[in-house]
Amino acid sequence: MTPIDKLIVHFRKSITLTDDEAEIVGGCFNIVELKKKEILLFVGDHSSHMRFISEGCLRSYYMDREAKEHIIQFGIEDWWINDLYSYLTNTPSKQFVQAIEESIVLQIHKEKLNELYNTVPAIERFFRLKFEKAYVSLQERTINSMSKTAEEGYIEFRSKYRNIEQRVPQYMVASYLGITPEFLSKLRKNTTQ
Amino acid sequence: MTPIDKLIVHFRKSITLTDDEAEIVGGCFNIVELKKKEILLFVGDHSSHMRFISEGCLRSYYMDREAKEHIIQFGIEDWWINDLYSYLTNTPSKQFVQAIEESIVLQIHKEKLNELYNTVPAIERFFRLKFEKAYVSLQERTINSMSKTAEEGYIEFRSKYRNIEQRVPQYMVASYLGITPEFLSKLRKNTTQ
DNA sequence: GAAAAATCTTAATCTAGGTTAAGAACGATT
DNA sequence: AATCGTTCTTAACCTAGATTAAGATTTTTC
Repeated sequence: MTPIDKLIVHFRKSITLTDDEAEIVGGCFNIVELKKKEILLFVGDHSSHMRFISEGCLRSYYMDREAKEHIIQFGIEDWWINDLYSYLTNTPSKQFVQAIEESIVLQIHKEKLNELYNTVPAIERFFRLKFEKAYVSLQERTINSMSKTAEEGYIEFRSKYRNIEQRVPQYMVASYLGITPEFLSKLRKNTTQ
Repeated sequence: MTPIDKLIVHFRKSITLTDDEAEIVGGCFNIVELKKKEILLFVGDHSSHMRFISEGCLRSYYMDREAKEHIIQFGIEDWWINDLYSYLTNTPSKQFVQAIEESIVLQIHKEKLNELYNTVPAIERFFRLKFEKAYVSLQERTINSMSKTAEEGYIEFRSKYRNIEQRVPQYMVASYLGITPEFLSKLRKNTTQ
């Protein structure tokens, strides 16, 4: 199955596309191949694409004033990854998007996507639903970080993203949880076994 | 200007509606009047409406296991307020939505809104844009709470929501910022003057 | 307008998680 | 298989913000 085929299958999980529409849609995306550690989006760039992960594993993260990295999101096959904030507000990105493993990403330019909203209305529905889901999972994260202890957050992360936990280094999990690697290590001593 | 007129003006700030469409849209919303402290949405309810604040000030919040309140969002005239999570996932609400002042809210049932998406497509666009913005501001909050100290968060809150800060009690600001009222009080001694 | 309720402040003490530093374990590369 | 990178762990000490408790101030209610 080609990366484009995967994308169409992905779309068809939540919307209906005729074969003609699928062809149009598929033709709007470009393929990007990334080596491990390669950066797809730099801080300061305008994030003007929506990006679908066809293969591999990536992360988006920003650096605070003390140059510490904070991971916003991990993404694996069949997920979307981006600095949505930059994309939606047309401002320079404050995040990096980087491949953690060798990866294949499909991306569509914002202008092209806005045209697609008109030519293939189901795509507008897809992205409305997508932004709804993005909102939901971001809210879950926000509430967690407001009311859960680091240990509770870690336990939840493990049960929710066991597949990701096994693919990324521990210090990235710590960064995602908003704690130091040292403290995560301490937690694991109590939690594991 | 009636509450419905305000709503139409609000829609027309980001999308185009013919007068006929405006009439259809306006007819889909119900008016709810709330007294101070009255609760519009209870934990456990299904949040099956989108809610537009025509007048007043409300908050959405949840209670953690220790019965402490955490404010997710404030809302004033011309904003939308809801437990979006419950609305979007069709799960029982984990949040309360409560009037902080006497308020007027316009709400539309989810089923009716889904019909509207078909009869007045501009409305689907409006809500796609709305969810994008909701995502953006939630992400701003999440990043803030991950990387800013309480003091920095407070300073940002003041400059961004000065109008809200003046309408709600301080302990609610503390709850929104994720700190105790006592600590906010301490911060204010350093910050204010 | 007095009493009750709600909100805000101060101060002493406590704790979850951070910082620093050092070494151990694991992987890549030669 | 030795070297250099990267990742993980341990332990001593530190700090932002929580907790507890009490009183002060403001707002609401009768």
